[in-house]
Amino acid sequence: MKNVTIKDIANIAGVSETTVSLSFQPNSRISKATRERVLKVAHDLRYVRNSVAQNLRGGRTKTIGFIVNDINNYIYHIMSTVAAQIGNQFGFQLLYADTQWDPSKAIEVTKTMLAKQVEGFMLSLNEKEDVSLDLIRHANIPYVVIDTIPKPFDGAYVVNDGVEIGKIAATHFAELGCKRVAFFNASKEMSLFSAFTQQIEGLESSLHSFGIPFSDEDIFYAGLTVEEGNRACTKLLERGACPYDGILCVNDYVAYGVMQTAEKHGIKIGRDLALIGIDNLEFSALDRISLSSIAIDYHKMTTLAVSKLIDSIEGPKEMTYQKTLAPKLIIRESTRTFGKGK
Amino acid sequence: MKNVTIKDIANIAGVSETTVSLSFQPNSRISKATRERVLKVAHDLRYVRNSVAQNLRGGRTKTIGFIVNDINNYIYHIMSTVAAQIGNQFGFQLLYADTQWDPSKAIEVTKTMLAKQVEGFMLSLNEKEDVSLDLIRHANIPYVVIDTIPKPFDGAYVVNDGVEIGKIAATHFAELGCKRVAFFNASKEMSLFSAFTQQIEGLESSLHSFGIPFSDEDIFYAGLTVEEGNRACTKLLERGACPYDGILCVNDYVAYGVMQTAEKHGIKIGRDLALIGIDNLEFSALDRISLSSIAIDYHKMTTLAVSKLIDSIEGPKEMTYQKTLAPKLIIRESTRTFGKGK
DNA sequence: TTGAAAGCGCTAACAC
DNA sequence: GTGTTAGCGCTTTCAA
Repeated sequence: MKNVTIKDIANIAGVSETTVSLSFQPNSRISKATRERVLKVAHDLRYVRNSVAQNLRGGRTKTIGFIVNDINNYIYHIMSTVAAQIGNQFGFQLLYADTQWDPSKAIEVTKTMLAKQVEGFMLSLNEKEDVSLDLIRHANIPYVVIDTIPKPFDGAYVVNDGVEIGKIAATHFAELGCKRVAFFNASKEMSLFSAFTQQIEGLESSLHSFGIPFSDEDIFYAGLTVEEGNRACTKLLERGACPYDGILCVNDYVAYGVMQTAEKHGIKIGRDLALIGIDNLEFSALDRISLSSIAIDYHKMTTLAVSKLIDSIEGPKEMTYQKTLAPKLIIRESTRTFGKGK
Repeated sequence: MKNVTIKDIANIAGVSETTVSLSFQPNSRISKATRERVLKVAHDLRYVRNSVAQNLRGGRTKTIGFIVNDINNYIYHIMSTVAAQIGNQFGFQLLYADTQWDPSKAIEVTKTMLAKQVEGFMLSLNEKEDVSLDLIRHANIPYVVIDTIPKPFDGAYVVNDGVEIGKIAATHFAELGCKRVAFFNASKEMSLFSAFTQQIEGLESSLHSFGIPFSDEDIFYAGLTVEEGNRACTKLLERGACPYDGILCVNDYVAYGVMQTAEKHGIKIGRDLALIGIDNLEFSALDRISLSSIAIDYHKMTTLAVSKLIDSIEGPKEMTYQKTLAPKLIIRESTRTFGKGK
């Protein structure tokens, strides 16, 4: 069954295609009578506009591409839903893709999106993906990088302050009186991602300023999931008694895993071990979990990124927005009672 | 800066547009020399194919529309990521939209997707949305309904057995020796969603068969979030001592809320109250939560739906696949120890 | 092995 | 207020 087109409507209504087209546009010429007749025919035929043709003709797609490393991560779920909601308010659709941390996949999806004529990009990629950025820059399409950025970067971004995250954690550990601190990192392959290196940078320098030792030996490669947190912690504890009384985890999932495994080994979180996560997922607030976590406002981050991007698409402005959001420590039972009432 | 087109390449390479176009198609005529020359020019110009034009001409978009009620729900996150992954394997892109449980919004997004020439639909909508289905059927595009369906329904679907969920829960409550059972439902507005009514149907009939009373009074309208679970439970407990020793919640989030609030009121989960969730989120498996839950295999559900849909799009087959998946009870501490060692 | 021409469905400039 | 014409970028006959 062929699609109903503007031509079919024109034939039946006895007008030209132009008249039909214009009838769909609110404030165009076209007498009331004609418009009503056309609209009636269109409705009877259950006509739906072919926006592929419309886009080709008009040169606009009202589409934004959103590329992330790993769509499975819960924070990208937050980002994508927020982006979709804000985007829709301005009539934009979002196209998602993830790269699975693979640069060649990143290039591929970037090309696909460019081919689909997206009008803007939101990117959360790692450092190795300059090629994607080059493609986008060459196409002269506005883009904004979110969540994390390569060190020297002159494009638009909305990110959180990774170094500050490390500092906040270090300061909290110091105040609690921790003697030895570990960092449970992402997997070795993805640990070059600047978000992670920045956190380590802040943690290390700040711990040192408090006289607490910290070196590469205190970094453990876990991953980004509960299961990986479990495994990394098991590996550590199998070596003997836990030498650490403070652990910062790369995200809350990993912290849940550490919490679980540590408790299986008789270590009481909040008394024997001060545990801090990053991201402040809603589950961390549950009384039974009560994980101290460093909150990143992904909602605000995404809102800012999308709205500035749309400004730039719609307006004549260059996309130059740069914003670094401040992380915030949320103290809960996993650290609050540390050192008290042993 | 204008986009590079096939024409630009043709001019520079000194060939026709046809030759350029064919050069991009693997097994076409075109001599090796010509093709290489064209490809070189294309690369130098960083040409990217305009797939809007390609789609218009070729009539294919390789796109699937995915419409759900509420994209914020974690299960839709699972479904969308799985759908995207499987789809991509077959070269399909996914377009997402949510309706916020609003039928008029559903019609709107359906039209937008039809306009974008999607080649298939995956839908998780409520009963009121016949209009969306009508539009899709009229356009003669294959579709599959997932997660839940209107009672009499002759289209393709992959769903879980809602009635069975209620029965499984009832049976478990009966075996535990529960005397009085409640159901924490979604909000009143969305409670017509057949997934929920089916669960109640199964729960009620099965409880009755075990001689356990259950009526409309035992249904509490909560919602789908932890916070709403908290609120509904608080409301119940403020009326006096909890009359229930078994509670089934519409999903795990709500169960987390009930767990939390009940414990604040001194009710010990697993001893005083048998608590069951639905969905079996990964967090329910954490030792600290250990929530018994009825698992729905969303991964399998989505995989089946997408792959059958793509079969139907690519092949000449009608889309008629119908599958009901069996839910499965996962027993954890929130029920395992009930009635023992008070 | 290559090119010319037509057309996918729509909109906008221009004429009437 | 309405119609004619051209063309967005691409692919596919058909002819050379």
